Amino acid sequence: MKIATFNINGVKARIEALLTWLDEAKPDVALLQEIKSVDKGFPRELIEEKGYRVETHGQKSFNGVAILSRLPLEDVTRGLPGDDTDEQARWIEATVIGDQGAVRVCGLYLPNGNPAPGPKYDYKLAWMARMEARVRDILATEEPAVFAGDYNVIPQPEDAAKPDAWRDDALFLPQTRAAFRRIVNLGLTEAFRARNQMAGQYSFWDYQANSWGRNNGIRIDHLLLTPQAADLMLDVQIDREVRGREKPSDHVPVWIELAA
DNA sequence: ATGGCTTGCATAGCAAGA
Repeated sequence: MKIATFNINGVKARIEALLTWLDEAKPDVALLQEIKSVDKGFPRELIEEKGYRVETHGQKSFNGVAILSRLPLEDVTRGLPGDDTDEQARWIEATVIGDQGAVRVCGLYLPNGNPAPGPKYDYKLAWMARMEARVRDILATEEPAVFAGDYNVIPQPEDAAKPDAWRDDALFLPQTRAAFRRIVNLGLTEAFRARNQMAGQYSFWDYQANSWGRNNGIRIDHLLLTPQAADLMLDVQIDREVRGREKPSDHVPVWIELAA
């Protein structure tokens, strides 16, 4: 079972790039972030024509997450528990029925949090605390589960081309990285770092200042696995070349292959 | 660079992103 995460930065602006990537990467499951669309406006027919089921949790203009799956889905839920007043669409879950077993997938778009300090940063940290509680509950089920998405967290200096430039940024502040570590340390495996220790492996390059041409990137799109999912991991890769294409997102897909 | 692109939207300059 190939599971990918991809912040597409607007599904309508990115539909051609998305369809091209689906054709060649052929993920069984694609967790999308920043669809920037309400559920009704999502171009689901074009994706269903390729054999994918489509589950969206959209919102007007901003945020929005979705699950595309060639495998059956069960128990789809929308929204991160813990705050009934939160109207931002940043979390969606489903159980994927694979040939060799079921996997719970959680697609997430963690708040950016800038400027920090400030209310947006407070929201980011509160959101991460809510995610920690949700991860705890899912870990208790002892089932294979994957938490994948745009975390807006640079875990370590080697995950940025210019770490000094991010020192005061909400993506790299010590409090942000500590909150990320608290989640991982509940017992999750960060898929990419479990298999690859190299620096200079990025998943985002800013549109500005020729960041892509100068490889001035950061690694902020992650897949975290429960122990039962980590035991099934066969491969993990970043589809870096997608960033160099026509009308690209500023993020690229990251994916894992599971024996499930 | 208090923002060099890019997106979406009350379609004209903003807000938001990272």
